[in-house]
Amino acid sequence: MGSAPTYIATWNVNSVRSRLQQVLAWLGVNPHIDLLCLQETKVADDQFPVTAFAERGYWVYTYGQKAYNGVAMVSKYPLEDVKAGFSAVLPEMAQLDDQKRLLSAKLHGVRVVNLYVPNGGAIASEKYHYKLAWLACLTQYLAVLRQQEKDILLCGDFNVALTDLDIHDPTGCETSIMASPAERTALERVLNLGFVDIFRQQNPEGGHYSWWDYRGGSFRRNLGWRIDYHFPSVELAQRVTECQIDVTPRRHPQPSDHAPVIIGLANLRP
DNA sequence: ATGGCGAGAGGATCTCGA
Repeated sequence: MGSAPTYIATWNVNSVRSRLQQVLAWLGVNPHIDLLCLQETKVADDQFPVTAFAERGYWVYTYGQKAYNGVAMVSKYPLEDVKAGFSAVLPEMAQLDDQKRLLSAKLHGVRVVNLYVPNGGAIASEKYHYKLAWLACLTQYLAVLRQQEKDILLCGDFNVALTDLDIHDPTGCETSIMASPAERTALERVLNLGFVDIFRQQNPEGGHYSWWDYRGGSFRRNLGWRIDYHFPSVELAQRVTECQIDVTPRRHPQPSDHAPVIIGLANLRP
């Protein structure tokens, strides 16, 4: 009876131009992916390789800048109600849009929020405080969206390992960037608005990661962190058919240091 | 305590990421 699930992926590609052939190849072997949310595109919008995707039938939505940051959405279908940056919802937060890290749009009735949370540098540094302020602003942003829409998918590179299970070796991680208590609390406040860590719900055991340092053979030894997530709203979580990390591209030569994460959503509006 | 690897900018060797 029901139509096929809608498949949405999130992938920090660490430069879309450097990774272009790998991203196209991955879409080629994963033709079921309806929407791919990209982070760290590292390119201004007028330099984004739109044609390469358009030639393959995808619509492309970009929100980027030169050299740093940048997010984009690559979709089989036209997206609706595209909102770029915090200021589309919170005009008073326009200063946090200097760094292009947030792009949201609707597909098949679902509001997809694609984000790239700041790295944070060192604990207590200026960048660290920027990260916490950014996450606090995200909480405000989502509180507004939550009043407007029930079916929201929050996805991207969050640069926070929610629990010790998300780190290959959590020893001393409370003083480490991406795992400090303040970062975890800031992300928990987001989830407490009514979002679900669906991958962890389906995989209560550790050992599953989405990022591995380029250095020291981390991937070969599976010394990773899980920092890339799909967080469906509690209402949408009922319709999740699967959530998987695809480590295949991380094995390729010159890979991104992140792996894509895929979610399936059943019974969406066509 | 530090660097380790990789990308971008710019044209040698920085900054940044996580």
